[in-house]
Amino acid sequence: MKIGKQERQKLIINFISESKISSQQQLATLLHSRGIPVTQSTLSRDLEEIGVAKVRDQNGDPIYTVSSTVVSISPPEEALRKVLREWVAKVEYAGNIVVLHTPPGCAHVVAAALDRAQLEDILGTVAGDDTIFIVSKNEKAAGTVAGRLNDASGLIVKYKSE
Amino acid sequence: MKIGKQERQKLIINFISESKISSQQQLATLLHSRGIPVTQSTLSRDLEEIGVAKVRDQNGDPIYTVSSTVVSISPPEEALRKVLREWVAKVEYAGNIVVLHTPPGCAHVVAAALDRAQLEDILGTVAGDDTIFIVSKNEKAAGTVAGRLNDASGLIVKYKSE
DNA sequence: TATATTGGTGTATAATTATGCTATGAGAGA
DNA sequence: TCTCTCATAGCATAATTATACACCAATATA
Repeated sequence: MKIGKQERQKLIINFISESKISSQQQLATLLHSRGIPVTQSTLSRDLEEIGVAKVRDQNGDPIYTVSSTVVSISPPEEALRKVLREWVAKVEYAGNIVVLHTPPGCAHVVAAALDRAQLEDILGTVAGDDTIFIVSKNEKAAGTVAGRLNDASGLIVKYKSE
Repeated sequence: MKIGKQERQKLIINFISESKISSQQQLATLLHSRGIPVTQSTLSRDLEEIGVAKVRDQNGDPIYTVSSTVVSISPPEEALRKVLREWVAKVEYAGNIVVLHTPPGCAHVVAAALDRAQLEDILGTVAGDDTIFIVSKNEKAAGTVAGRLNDASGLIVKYKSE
């Protein structure tokens, strides 16, 4: 049976959503077994056109998935990460207060991003010129927040105030 | 500055979520420019450990994304696709009724999956032994439903009753 | 101390995926 | 019919990613 590009791509989508496909070669074999001869080159192009992505399962092994099943993280959180990465120079905390240091004049930008992200454990923020106070409900929560912000900012230095 | 694996992977996550990284080589260059020498081999291992996936943007170009930002399609829809792919032999429609043909005794399984998926344009289903009637509100809707089911079933034959 | 053991990494290379080029076949128009 | 154009896909190969192996440093063990 001779089939066209459309039909082949439909079948590819079905195979990918049904079973764990982890390489184009594997997909080619599968299609061959259904009487549809196709080369890896063509599959590479098909997968690009369909928008297939290669993600990883729990074991870290790669499997294909159709891109319509992939969604992105919420914009505010992503924006926050970006801002933190760019502007945060230091993270410390003492008691229930986390203190962020930024370049001069940047504090309000960071604080605005923090407010928009509405992170739990953050009761509120106050921004100066190059410093932000983040109020948490207790020391434990402050530690959690500080840790998360430190991670997100990509800082390597320790954040605990000794 | 000497940094460990943990710190490096944190930076990798930040770079990936910040900018459009499309190859390990590109990532390696980026890290080098920050004074962190690392080979492509190590990055390959890091990306697996972090669970990074390679998805595609609107243009079909590949970009890395952290797996925590990837979620799967809803189970019922996926299950329906699976069932349709496996059991549906033919899709036709006439008037506002779509008729599915399945192997003997399989109709109820397919009908149940259809009901669970709660597709719009489907008012209800009736399953016999190897036949299912799907009632839509009019012929146009029936055509839409038939087309969608045909696609999902992976059938190559045309579904329109001439 | 001497000897394993383990985690992390680089090197070289295998495996996988993408692509430049070419060929073929289906329509369009002369 | 002849030629042109366009879409599709194969082949060969480039580009990218994964991995077998070996080495080193740190830690444990006798």
